[in-house]
Amino acid sequence: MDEKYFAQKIERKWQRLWRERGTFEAVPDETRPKFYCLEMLPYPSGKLHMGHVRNYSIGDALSWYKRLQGFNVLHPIGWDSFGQPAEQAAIKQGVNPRDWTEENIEQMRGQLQSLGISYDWSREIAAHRPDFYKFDQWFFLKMLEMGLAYRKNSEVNWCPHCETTLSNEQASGGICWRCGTQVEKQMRAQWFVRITKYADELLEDMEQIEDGWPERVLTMQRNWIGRSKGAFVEFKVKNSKLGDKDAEQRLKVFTTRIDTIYGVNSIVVAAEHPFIQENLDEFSGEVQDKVDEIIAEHAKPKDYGEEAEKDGIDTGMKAINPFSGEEIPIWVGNYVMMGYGTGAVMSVPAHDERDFEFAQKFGLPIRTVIKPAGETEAEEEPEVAAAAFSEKGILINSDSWNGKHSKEAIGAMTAYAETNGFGKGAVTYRLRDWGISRQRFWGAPIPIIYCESCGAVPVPFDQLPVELPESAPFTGIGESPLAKVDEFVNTTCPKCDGPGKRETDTMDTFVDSTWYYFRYTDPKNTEQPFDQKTANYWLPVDQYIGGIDHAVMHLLYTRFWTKMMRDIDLVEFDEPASNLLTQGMVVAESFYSKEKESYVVPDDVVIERDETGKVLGAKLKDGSDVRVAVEKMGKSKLNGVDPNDMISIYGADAVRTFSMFAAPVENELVWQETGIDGAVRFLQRVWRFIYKWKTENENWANGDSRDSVDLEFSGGAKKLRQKTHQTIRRITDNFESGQFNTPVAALMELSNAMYDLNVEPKQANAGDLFAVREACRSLTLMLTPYAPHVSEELWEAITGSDAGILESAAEFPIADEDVAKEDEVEIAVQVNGKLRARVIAPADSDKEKLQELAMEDGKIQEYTNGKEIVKVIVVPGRLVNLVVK
RNA sequence: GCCGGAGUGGCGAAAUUGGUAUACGCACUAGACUCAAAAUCUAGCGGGCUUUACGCUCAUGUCGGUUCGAGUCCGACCUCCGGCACCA
Repeated sequence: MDEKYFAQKIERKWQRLWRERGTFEAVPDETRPKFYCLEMLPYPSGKLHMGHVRNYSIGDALSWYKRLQGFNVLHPIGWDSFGQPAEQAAIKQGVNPRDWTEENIEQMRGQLQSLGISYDWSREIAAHRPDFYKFDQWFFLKMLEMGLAYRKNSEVNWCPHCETTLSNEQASGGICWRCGTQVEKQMRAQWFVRITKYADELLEDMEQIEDGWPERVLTMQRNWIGRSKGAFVEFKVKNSKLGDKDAEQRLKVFTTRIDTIYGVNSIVVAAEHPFIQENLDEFSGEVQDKVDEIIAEHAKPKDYGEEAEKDGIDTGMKAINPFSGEEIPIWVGNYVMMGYGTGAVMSVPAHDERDFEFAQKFGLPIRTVIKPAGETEAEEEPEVAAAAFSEKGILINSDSWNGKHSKEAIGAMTAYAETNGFGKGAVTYRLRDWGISRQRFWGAPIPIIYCESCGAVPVPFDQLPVELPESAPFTGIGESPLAKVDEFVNTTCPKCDGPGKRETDTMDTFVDSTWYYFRYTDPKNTEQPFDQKTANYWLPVDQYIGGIDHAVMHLLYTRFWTKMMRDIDLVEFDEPASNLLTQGMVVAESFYSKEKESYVVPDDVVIERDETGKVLGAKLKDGSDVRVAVEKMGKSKLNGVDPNDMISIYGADAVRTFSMFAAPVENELVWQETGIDGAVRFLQRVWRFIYKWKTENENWANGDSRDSVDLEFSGGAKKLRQKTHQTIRRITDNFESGQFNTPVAALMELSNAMYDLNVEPKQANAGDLFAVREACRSLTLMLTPYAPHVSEELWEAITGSDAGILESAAEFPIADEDVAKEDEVEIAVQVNGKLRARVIAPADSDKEKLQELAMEDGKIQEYTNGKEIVKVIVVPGRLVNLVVK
């Protein structure tokens, strides 16, 4: 141990020792409990950003904590290395996507290693390597066998100028990002995966994980799946023009509120609905024009929140309400989507907001058929309702159903409709099947061969992987680069040996991320995605950590994939991760100067804010305007501070400690460098303290040989021991509940308490030395999850050996409650809920004693004098509240 | 627009889950040490008021409610953030 803490030196030393010793390599071991700690794998953009640092620091802290508690920890890492940026780099810079990706991985691996994250690097995987994506293809073929993969037509964004498909991001604002041309939608045959088959199970199995997953994530997933129970109801179509065909035509709607059917004023149908298309000739020219207009409107890509005003037109046709026999108009409406339900809705303006808006705009009748359950006598009903009442309630204006509650009526009316053959109870979902086809090069090729005579033929398992060609023409124009590589496209049909063409679409990168962490358990397997036995040892994941932005899609896809793998007997469980920690985004306040055409550093910017702190504008110190934005790190080219610089200035330990101390992990964190000095100072304070005792106290080396039982402790030493054990208790609680910021504060308090002892090492008696060594040992071990390099070095100073913390079987300290116990506590005394005094009481005082002490207090007597004490509330250990009149 | 979340000092935040609001740290101020600076150490640090006190009072986005007691629970609103199926 040197006198001065020099981060870079000890970080290099311990990173080397860990590597040489294989400290973090995981081996299955049935004698110890296992712990699989997983962080979402990064896209290899080439540069780590603070969001990564935060994510991996959290996972590393937990891994260390669990190791110190004796768990057999698996902590792996890999690369989500397929995706658009590599292909864009190929288009823009002419590089090979593979080389570009490998270089980026090289760099980021170096950065993660310089952070000292305790990964088992022997298990590293990368999605773009054939040994991995072979099994993406393997899974696709399995799902084809299971009937879970299928092909259907679906829309893509299409740029007519570039003649290429665009992702939503590339088509944002409805214009092509390259050429600015208006983007269109185009139909295309694409491969889908039947996630909807698991919709119910995905909902039901939330029970298994509700203790370990954040409620908000489960809620979002529940809403995303959007299971709704309701009924299909058929309305007969009556149309004078169609004459005899009247009786034949029926329009099917889906409703969750069949109880409101007496309030239906019209049927509103999507413009794309077959009913409209088949009857188009029967409608007036005006209706035909409106239908075309709505279809054209729907074909334009829209940004979120860009809601079209309600529009529609009366087709002139009529439908019959099967309950009331009432004749109602059939409308075409732009707010009815063909893709959800049946593409037709029964419009009940009194009880649905969208219908209400529609009816108001076109002056359609609004009839109330549900009244709030609480209301006794219907008061004077307003002529025109001001808003839709969409709650459940009591039926009115509904013939024989009047007086029933919605809940009861829904069942009864559905049964009635079923009996009479015009309806059926049903469940629908918002969830749609997952389209996995992408018209891109840099992804796993979909293993299908198209043959003139045999159709779409799966590539036989023994011919996997279908490898990507070395290169392809990357122009950004026209069809996917892969489709332009003749050697790839042209092949023979596995069935008939005739000429065949390969599928040139590749898979969505979400496919890789559904199962990558299963692969970590057995990353070198060439025959199967992974060995079942090994996977069943390590999995499910004990703690999954990643951004809240993945709350729905990735986490829902991977839950689905797990169930699919269970169904082919690859794994024995239903849910992939028992605990989930969603970390908040790390964002950077960014400042863009138009004049300089570049981002500028915050130090040069003067921000004007109003009295609420809202940013009004910002100027550079020279007076020129700058644009201020808070940007999600990693999303734009702007990644704020570079972790590399931070590590070389402050050291990995300080960067990691501060990134966790700065905010609770689920909070969004606006990254600011100010404050990191505090973390450095803290580490230095601990360092100096231990160095001083180690070098100045002659008994330091054999301080552990004494037992505390026969030692005399001074008041100060006793206090320090108390603080040490209180800190252990507090930090253990925090870690167990997933709090990573407060333990740092607790460690700082403990180090402050160590200095408060204020005993010179040379003058220390045996009790002082014991208390100090106990504090140092505990602090060092509890600091390891945050600052492992410093901790290893301090541990060496304490034990006199560089064997390493884990190698010397050190364990996370356990609090001794007797030592931690306080003798006296401060009790707040309130009068009528207002704090009026504080009294010191023995820690074990009972309620009577506390009340007595409170009433004895002079100030309290002042406040209660001459008043009647109505009630006394005593919370032992906390407060006494006297209610007086 | 729909779904989900957040809002506490100048700043990041804490609050034993309904019980002493502002722990810990940053920034700042003053002092010690120093020729000086840095580093380090000591003290102060939400607003207002006055009789400067172990004083009063206001304060956890805004307004209202429940309670002996609300940052925490309930209702409404405002602002910001995440996701919305081809960004990963």
